Amino acid sequence: MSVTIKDVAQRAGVSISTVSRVINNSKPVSNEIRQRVLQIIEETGYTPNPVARSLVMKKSQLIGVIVPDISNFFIGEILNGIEEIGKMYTYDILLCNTYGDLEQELRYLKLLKGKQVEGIVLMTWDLQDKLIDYLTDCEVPVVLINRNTSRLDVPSVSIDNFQASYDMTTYLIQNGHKEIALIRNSLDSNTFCMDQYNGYKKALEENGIEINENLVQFGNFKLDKAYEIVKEWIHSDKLPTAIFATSDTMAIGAINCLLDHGFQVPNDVSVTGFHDTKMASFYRPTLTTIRQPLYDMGAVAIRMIIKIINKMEVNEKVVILPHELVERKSSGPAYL
Amino acid sequence: MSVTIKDVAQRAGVSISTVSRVINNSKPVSNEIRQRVLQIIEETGYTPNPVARSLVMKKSQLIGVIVPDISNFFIGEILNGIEEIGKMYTYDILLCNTYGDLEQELRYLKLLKGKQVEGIVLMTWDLQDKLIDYLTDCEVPVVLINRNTSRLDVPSVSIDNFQASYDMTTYLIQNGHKEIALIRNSLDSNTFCMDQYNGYKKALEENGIEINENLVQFGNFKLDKAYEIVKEWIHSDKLPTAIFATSDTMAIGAINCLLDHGFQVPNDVSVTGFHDTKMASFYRPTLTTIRQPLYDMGAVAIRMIIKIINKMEVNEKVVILPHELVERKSSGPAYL
DNA sequence: TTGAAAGCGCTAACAT
DNA sequence: ATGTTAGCGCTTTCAA
Repeated sequence: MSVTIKDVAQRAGVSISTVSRVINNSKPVSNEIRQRVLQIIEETGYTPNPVARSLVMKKSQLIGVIVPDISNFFIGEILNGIEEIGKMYTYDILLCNTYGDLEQELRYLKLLKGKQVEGIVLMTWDLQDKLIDYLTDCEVPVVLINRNTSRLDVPSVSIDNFQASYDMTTYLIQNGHKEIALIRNSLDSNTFCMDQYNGYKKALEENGIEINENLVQFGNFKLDKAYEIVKEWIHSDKLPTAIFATSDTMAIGAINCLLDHGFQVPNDVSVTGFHDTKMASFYRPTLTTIRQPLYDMGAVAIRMIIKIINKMEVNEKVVILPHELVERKSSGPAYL
Repeated sequence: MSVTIKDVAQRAGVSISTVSRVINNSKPVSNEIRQRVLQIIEETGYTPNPVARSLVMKKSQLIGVIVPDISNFFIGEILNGIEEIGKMYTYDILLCNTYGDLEQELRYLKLLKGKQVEGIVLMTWDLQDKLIDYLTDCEVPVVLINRNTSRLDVPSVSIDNFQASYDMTTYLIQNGHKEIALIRNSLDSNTFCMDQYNGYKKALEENGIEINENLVQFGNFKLDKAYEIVKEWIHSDKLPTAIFATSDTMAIGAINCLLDHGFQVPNDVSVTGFHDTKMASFYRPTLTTIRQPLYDMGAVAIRMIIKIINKMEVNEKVVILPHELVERKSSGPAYL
């Protein structure tokens, strides 16, 4: 049996409320008594039971984090930010992995509420309508990372995906590319994927390049899928001079396929990614990509949730963090 | 205010004990009443408050997981296993990131105990004595992943690092290599790093190859460190024909350095890794490495903790999972 | 089969 | 400044 507030009170010859006061510094306690209590606490190694505390205060000091894949490079770095800043404010992280499955997401959302978490940070590949419906009347505050939707007044943190995509496409155009493929993700209009597509489109339009829908494919964040897409282009002899994949993993899939088929990157084809995960600099050729402040995204999200929990003022509910085009070795001038 | 057991009891016209009985199936309840209660629960959307339950049952259904780096490829995959199997047994994961810092590890160990977790899964780069001391009289059950020590009777799950290292070294020898470098990690004799070194040594000895201590360096799991080590060999003209790095990340660091200096892999130098993270097959050349069943290691560890928590019999406290040498494109015959 | 009541460890009125 | 007491929402004896 571990030692309780009662034991401490008894041994110190005071009431439990006094002990409570000294551990919480909630009300004045005479110095003499405070010292005695502190001493006993020290001696016994007493630590307050947070479960009991949660029960009465209705505060669990727990924040739920729902992610689609812990082992994803991109997500891992965000989690670092969430975890570190959370701990800094004495919140703990309850981690849930959904594999991107909507049913799981819904299940965990309920489960976390049941667990009395005070807030939830939600990441999902695909912000589906059913999820939005649920979020709409969810009493627990939720912050989305890298998703937002006009359908919903939920706080979120992300980068300007439209602009980033526009920047990357423009960069490729400036390098002389005219056939620029896009390997994008979900069709889901609630997410940034659409923004990315629109940024791509705008850059092409501004430069008088017509969109070739055959060069716009859905990769679903998967390396293998991107590989297959490129293979298909190669086999049908429709290989573009540049491929812009909206994740580093897909970009690597694309490059691997090109390499395996005897093409050179960037000499034959330029390939660019998105995210700037560690992979982007580990891999050879190093990847030209869009740097997202991953750690910061996690940090900002959790900070926002904590502010909301504590009813502090939140200046902007939709936070846009800066991005940056990082030019490395996987892209270059178009072969003319 | 959310609905409590009291509300349900009232609306069903029964006592709270009866409600408790139906939700827990703990004692017989007449069918009629059971139905009525179930109905009310359905109507009200009542879910039991796990915090209150924890308080009386002294079971939090929480398992603490302490890791040195969430965003590490290796760890992410293990976490997937921990999370999924944990959830399967209705346990939740409280995640703590230490950046490998001993003080943090100690801090979190205490914090988790305070949070009433029922068990802890601990991963650390370096199993230091101070940590072992602490674990020795820690009332909460702990399972180590990929570490164990004779100093301590703590359950653990890992692979046979000695054998794996022996296998890899032998493989390289069989490919005609005689100058085989080892990029290893900590000196810490409590961890597998020593086993790896010993496996390497034994393979060399068995084949009558003398150890060249200059070719045994400490990389500390870091890509950059491995890069520097190889650079040093190149500059001092002591490049071996094979490099065995005890992590994929370090192997990639080594290859990157070789590539950057105009060497070919595996034509000039063979490089092999350890872990078989996703990186190993993403990267080009694909890495010859030791496959560890990462997901399974997490799964087994959490299963073990749950068994211990529930006082079930645990057959073996030190679980050794099978490994496998995966031959890919980063290694080949020695240049003769 | 059901209900009343005690108590898990704590906080926060309220009373002194 | 300190103590008494009533809960927080639940499980679990004990009695009926």
